[in-house]
Amino acid sequence: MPTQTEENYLKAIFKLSGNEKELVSTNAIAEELETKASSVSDMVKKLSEKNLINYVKYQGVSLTNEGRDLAVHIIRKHRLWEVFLVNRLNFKWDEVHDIAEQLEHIRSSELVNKLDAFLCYPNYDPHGDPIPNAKGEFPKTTAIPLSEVQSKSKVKVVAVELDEPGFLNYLDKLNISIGTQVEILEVNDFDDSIDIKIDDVQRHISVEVAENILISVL
Amino acid sequence: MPTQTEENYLKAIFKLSGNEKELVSTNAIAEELETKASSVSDMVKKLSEKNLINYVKYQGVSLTNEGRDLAVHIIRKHRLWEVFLVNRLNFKWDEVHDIAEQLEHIRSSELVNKLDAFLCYPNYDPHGDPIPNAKGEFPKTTAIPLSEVQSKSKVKVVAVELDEPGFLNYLDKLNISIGTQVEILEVNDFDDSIDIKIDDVQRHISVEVAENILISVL
DNA sequence: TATAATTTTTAGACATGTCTAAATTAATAT
DNA sequence: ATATTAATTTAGACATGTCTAAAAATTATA
Ligand SMILES: [Mn+2]
Ligand SMILES: [Mn+2]
Ligand SMILES: [Mn+2]
Ligand SMILES: [Mn+2]
Repeated sequence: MPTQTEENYLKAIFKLSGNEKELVSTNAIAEELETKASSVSDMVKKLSEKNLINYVKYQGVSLTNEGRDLAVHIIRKHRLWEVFLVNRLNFKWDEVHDIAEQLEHIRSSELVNKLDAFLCYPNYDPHGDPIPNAKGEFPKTTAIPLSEVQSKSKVKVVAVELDEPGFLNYLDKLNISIGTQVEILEVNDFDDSIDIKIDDVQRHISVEVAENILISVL
Repeated sequence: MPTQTEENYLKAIFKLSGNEKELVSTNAIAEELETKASSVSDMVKKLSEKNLINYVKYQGVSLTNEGRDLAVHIIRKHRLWEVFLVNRLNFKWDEVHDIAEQLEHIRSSELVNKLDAFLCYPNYDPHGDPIPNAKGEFPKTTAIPLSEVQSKSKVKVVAVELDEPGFLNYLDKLNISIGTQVEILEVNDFDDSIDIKIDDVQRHISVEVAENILISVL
């Protein structure tokens, strides 16, 4: 059984290794977990001894199948609890991440699966992130960042890449939520900012915001 | 903020000090938490420095108002989660204690209160134990152990004193649950065992079982 | 009241996870 | 290729919570 700390390391490595399963650097993990590189070095050694990651000194780390599976199941719990908090307890989408960070470490496979059933097997969490099933399989998604969209198209917001309250509050202010239809009016070459229209209201968003909004083209 | 370990100590001390707020001994705490007396000595010193307990060396400990309040709120969370697990997720009453031991340490007063509302402000948990409200006040109960009942009376089970699966399973086998009506037929002086009748079926229970069943006389 | 038994505390050690500072290795620039 | 810079690891320390073994205080017994 990994400790809570170990689980957080596995989750961070999963997040940082992306779809192409790149090697993850010590520094990247340290930044993600807001800890020091020396602490990461220590932990990485331990996870490697437990066969949860592959680790070659100075080369970075990658998850083993077992490590990946653990990480995915923690993410599953995190996202299911977020659904519970928003859909059943009426939390707002910007209030649930920190609570889910705690709940994701509760150990009971019975509990996860019953929670999943209670929530009617949701495929996406309140931020549009895919929820792996009990086998650890993610529902397929084809979303791309809003920052990569060509000019003059109509798109639909399907997910956000950040769970931070500051960002989510800002989206609320812009009237952007999961499912919102957005018309791209113009991409400004100078700073990659975008002019958009939502419900006939024209708005302007920076590239930093656009990068963290995932959409599908309509 | 107390750590999870500190919370468990406070909860143990609350449980052991009973209604009359007796002083709790080091050994009693050690036994309750399945740890060693020397560890308790260390922790008790720390909790005392944080003003969560009153501690005089060799004399035992008692909770301060602040310590009591913390303990009560952990118990509140424990019991609310147990209600959630049984009433919403369809767990059986003998399956929820260990999961609630984990969930009780989740930190978010918003969460507790929303959960309370979601569950419609229950007064008792699945084992009949009273659930303190947000102010830390317990609903009044006048239950007494079945072992203290006089012969030839009709009583109703209102709570159980043990959360252990073994005990709860045994009660299931006896067809005893919260609300069950029991007729006391005879108390056997020799071993304090009791002959009872439930739904016209006669049964025999030991004093160990009777001590852990709380009833109110009808 | 003196002695024995029990309870509690202290001393010293260990495991986990963190840190700073120093050493080592790898990457970059001249 | 060598020097500089950056990334990573190691060494040594600290905090938390645990343990065993020994010392001290309390309680029970004679
Ligand atoms: Mn989240
Ligand atoms: Mn999310
Ligand atoms: Mn319980
Ligand atoms: Mn209970």
